[in-house]
Amino acid sequence: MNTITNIFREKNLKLTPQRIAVYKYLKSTNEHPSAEIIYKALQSDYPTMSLATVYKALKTLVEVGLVQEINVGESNFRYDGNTNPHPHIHCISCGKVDDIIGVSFDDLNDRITDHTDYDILTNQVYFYGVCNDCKNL
Amino acid sequence: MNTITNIFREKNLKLTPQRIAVYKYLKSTNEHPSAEIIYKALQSDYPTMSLATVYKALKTLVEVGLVQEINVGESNFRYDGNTNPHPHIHCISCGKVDDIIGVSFDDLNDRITDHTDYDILTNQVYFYGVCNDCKNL
DNA sequence: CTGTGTGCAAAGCATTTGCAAAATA
DNA sequence: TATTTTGCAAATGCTTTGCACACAG
Repeated sequence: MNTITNIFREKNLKLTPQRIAVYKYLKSTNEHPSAEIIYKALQSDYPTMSLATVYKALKTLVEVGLVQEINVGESNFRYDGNTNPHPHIHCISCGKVDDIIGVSFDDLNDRITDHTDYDILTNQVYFYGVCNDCKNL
Repeated sequence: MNTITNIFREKNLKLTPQRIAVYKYLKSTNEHPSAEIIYKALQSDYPTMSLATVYKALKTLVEVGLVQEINVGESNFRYDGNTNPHPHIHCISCGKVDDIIGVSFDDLNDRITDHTDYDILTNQVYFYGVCNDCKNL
């Protein structure tokens, strides 16, 4: 049942503690961390793991479709363990990124088919605003 | 009537040939160029302008709201002389970025207000697919 | 004339790469 | 045991910065 085990076996990729740790960490949080943040978060449990390994693990996880790369317009990428297409919202004050749940934007692709000659595969929707914590400062 | 003249005067910014060139170039194209591309495109007309100056001009233009910074998930930013909110589509085969015109996504912000406690200001919608040229290869 | 902007080279980050040693299958 | 992956350090690519000179207002 453990998806990562099956997918890695299927693709002949090795299931290393580092890759598992990165994946589990992303599954456990909804904070859309950067590679650097993941690296620091795992440092106490995996003190010998290097930042380069985090980057390599993330690349592999994205390639096999277990993790999603997002970019809200910062200088770095963030990662999301939820690969279901869903919108994100970025607080322009504190910088955090939250998921928007309960709204589906599946209809967007249909709405533009008549306005483009591309074959559309996916979309990314980002909202920008001020979060509740920052409003009350 | 030249917006850049009025806005720059208003903000006490200097209207230099370099800033004007960058702005005019962005207004003249719909190709969403990177800083590097803009730099190269202007090199014949402004052979002494440096890449750093292009970056500084872009930063200023974004700050005063004459230009929009976009990021479709590449390692660099792209710039758009059209500051009206509008969706973009990125060809995953050749890498080009096109505007989607004739569709408004103003309703998106309303659709999520009940699903977030953020005060929403704007959104960015990116589509991903294969462009007409790449389909026919 | 005064302060802001330019151009250059160097610095700064995020990310990638090459390679020997280690670990998975 | 045969690859693949790790960890390190160096390299790369995009963007920013510091500073002297030039230029717009």
